[in-house]
Amino acid sequence: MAGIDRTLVRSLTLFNKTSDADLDALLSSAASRRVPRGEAVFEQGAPATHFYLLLHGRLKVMQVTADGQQIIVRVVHPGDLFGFARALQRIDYPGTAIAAAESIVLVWPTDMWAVFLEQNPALAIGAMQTIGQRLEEAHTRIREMSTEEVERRVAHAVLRLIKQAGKTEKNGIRIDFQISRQDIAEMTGTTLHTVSRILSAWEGKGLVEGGRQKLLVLDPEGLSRLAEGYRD
Amino acid sequence: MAGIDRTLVRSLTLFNKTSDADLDALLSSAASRRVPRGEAVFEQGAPATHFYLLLHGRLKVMQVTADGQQIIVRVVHPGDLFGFARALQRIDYPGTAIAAAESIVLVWPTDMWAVFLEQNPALAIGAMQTIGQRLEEAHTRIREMSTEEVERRVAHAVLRLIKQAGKTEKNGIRIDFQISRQDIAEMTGTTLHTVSRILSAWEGKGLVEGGRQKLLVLDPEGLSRLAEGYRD
DNA sequence: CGAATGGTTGAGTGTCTTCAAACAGGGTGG
DNA sequence: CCACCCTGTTTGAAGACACTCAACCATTCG
Repeated sequence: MAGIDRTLVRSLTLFNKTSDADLDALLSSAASRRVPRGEAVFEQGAPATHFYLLLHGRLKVMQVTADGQQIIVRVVHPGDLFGFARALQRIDYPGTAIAAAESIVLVWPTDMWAVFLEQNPALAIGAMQTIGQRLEEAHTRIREMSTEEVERRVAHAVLRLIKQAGKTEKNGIRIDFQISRQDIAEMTGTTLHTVSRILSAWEGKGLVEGGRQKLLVLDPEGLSRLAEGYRD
Repeated sequence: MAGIDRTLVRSLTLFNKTSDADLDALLSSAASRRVPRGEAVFEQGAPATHFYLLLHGRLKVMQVTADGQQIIVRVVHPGDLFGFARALQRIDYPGTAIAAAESIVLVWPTDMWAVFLEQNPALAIGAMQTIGQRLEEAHTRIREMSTEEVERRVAHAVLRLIKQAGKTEKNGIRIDFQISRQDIAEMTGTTLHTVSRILSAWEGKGLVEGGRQKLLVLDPEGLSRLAEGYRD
């Protein structure tokens, strides 16, 4: 499909070993799609017909349990591959990907996955590193949920967010997409009430500045100390 | 290295698309190593010089947090790849792999990883599926830790164990390696005390039969119901 | 301007952890 | 072969952390 910005894609670490020719081949079979805020790219349980690359914006991947509880499995940042369910012999998507901000994604049919990897071993290694990192993030999260109490988990989650989606402002670092207390709760395995209380307390200490679906971190250092378990 | 059982390796799903010639090449650069119960294959933080395949036995991969708390990241079963830290540009092992039973592992130098994948795209896809499955398991565990209370998490963990390491006996299904309450606690993010109480209660209901580092599941059905959240 | 969504805060409660003590079994050395 | 020790397990009691329930407030959007 025409009109895809090659220089933007070129700059992604995933493709830093891919030749220009190979990259053109990849892009030629991709489509790009604009996703408005709040809309789903794909839904949990739907057949995995495509896989995706986020070019611009921000997505939340959510899962709903049998009894209706929601959790956020991960946040997708620009440059991330996502929705590659078929890469592991799944026929459906294990979660729902929702745009937390207006987003642009590249789309390929799932059949292309195996083709690309076989034709392009460097990409296979890159993709594997990507998945491997994701695995390690998941283990980190498991460790945190096993050993840390809620306040530290929330601190870690917020630190991760400003690292991956932080925009420096005059007073501190802003999370550059709309995120609710409910979202943070679903990322840390707690309730929005507890998150609200924690953020209020932090605001009182001058660590952060809240707002409706907004969060500005004033003192990342202090938050780090909290995350590492220093009592007060 | 001579003396590695090719038919055993051949039967692993990981290699079901690998040609005999390629498989021989792989095995020719591997060494096999016997690991007695309680001994570590590699230690957390040590340079990732090798990657491994478990042929026989059972391993626990553990992580220790900064403040000394332990968790079990996963259990390694025969046929599983493990310790492939370098596959994701890590230079050290993120955890410690300890033999929960006398084990036999195949060992390769990490340099071989990239070589194998580039020479053998089918293997790359197989390896990626392996890692992908692991990622999904991790997400499942995160979901359970976020939304389920301890008893259900323990039930899920035990069900997973009998599925992956269950040996049918006359009265039920036995977990076929030594596992302590502490281990189960570290797999589910709770304390050995709570696990002990839960297992005692289950024993009272005739669901399981305990013992020192032993566990026999008498009623998998009943356990499943518990895991799915049916109150009593 | 009103409805809807998101956020705050209080009170009460329950699950699980922590602290503590005692017990069981398996292996080892005398 | 038995006593002892070490490790793993059981169980009780107290307390804390975070959840649930509930009510109210604030902000945004149609």
